Amino acid sequence: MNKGEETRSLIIEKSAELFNTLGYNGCSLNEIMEATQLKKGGIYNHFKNKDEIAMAAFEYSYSKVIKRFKEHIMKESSSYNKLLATIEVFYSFGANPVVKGGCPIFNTAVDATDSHPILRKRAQEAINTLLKYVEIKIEEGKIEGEFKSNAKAPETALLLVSAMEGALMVSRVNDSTRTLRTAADLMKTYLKQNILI
Amino acid sequence: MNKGEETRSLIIEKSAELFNTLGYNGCSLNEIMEATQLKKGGIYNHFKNKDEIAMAAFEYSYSKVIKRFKEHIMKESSSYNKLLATIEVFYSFGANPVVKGGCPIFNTAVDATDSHPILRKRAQEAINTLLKYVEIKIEEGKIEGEFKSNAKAPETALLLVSAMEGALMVSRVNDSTRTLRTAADLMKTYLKQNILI
DNA sequence: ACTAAAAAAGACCGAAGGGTTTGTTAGTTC
DNA sequence: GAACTAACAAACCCTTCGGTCTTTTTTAGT
Repeated sequence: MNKGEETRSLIIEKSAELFNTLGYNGCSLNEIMEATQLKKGGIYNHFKNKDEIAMAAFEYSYSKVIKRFKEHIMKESSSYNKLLATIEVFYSFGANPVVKGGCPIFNTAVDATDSHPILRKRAQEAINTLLKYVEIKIEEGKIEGEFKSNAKAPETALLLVSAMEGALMVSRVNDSTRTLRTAADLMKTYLKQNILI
Repeated sequence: MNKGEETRSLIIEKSAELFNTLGYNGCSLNEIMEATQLKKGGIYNHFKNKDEIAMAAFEYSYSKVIKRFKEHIMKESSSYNKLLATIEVFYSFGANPVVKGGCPIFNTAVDATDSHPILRKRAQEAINTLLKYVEIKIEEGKIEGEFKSNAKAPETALLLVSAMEGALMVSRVNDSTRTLRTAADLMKTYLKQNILI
């Protein structure tokens, strides 16, 4: 990795955190300059405008989120344990964030939905991919005979993701992982009682 | 209500919607000017700065949210039906928003948590009040003998609010109330199976 | 070590940001 | 309806915004 690529990465990493905490409009170029210790020329040598930085930052955050899910799910062999691991990954977004500021996917969705069409579209795709990802894990469990055959995969995936993301926001605003822990445990019980055979 | 109070209300109503859709930083004074058809002087005659507008707008949105909950819950006599009504109120935030842009409480929480301490504090209080409100409804049901005596009120309230708020965001980014409807129905089933006697 | 190319700095720009001040108009009160 | 006051418009202020351009410094290949 040469100097240019290194600097580009630095800009993306630093700005990903800023965008995730402050939002698109709340994060100015001056803040990115401050965080990267670069001047405007140094930054704009790698990106043609702020939008491009924001998009690259989102892709970076998104890939880290997906990576964490995959890593933790991979470790488990049963579908049930994979789902429990999924819940714990959501919990980890509060206790040990991928990028400071909670879940970048939902944050971007809230931030961009009514103000930034292209970013919104990416956040939308990301959320639906995440939902589909969990859904497939449930379907796999049904095929394996681990989960009830009448378990509703899309609905359960939606509940799991919604509840954990909602709880993550409650946790974040209260600056405590307590509620997030509670939600995680409740969802685990839910899965045990409702979809596990 | 004299002219001044009327204009003040107009500014609050219009800016409440702008803040809820665009966020604090995304909503500029120019946009408030445009929406109210007033010039800067006309606006700053009623508020000393943008922060004061944002705070007033939040109080306005918050009171409308609480009002809707109270109205719908009041109509029901049993605790169970009150909880079902609560879920439907969350659903209505997507289908027929109190203020355009989803739930102003959670939106403000996400928007302000890492960037606007005073607004964040109000959003925090609002979320916890909402949680407590639902929690009390569950406690009341236990006292009435309608709900299981071992039902966990704070935990259930958290799950209900988190799931519905999370689903509301999924719905909003997908511009469809479908997922919100699904979450509402799932939560109803959950309550029926887990806390209703 | 030399050089061409890449990277970064730094000065600069117009527009838009929030906020202030000063006139002028419209409402309210008696 | 006169007098007073509240409400609003308009012009203006400084700062910050995102973005451009030119110059200098680093880096990498030979």
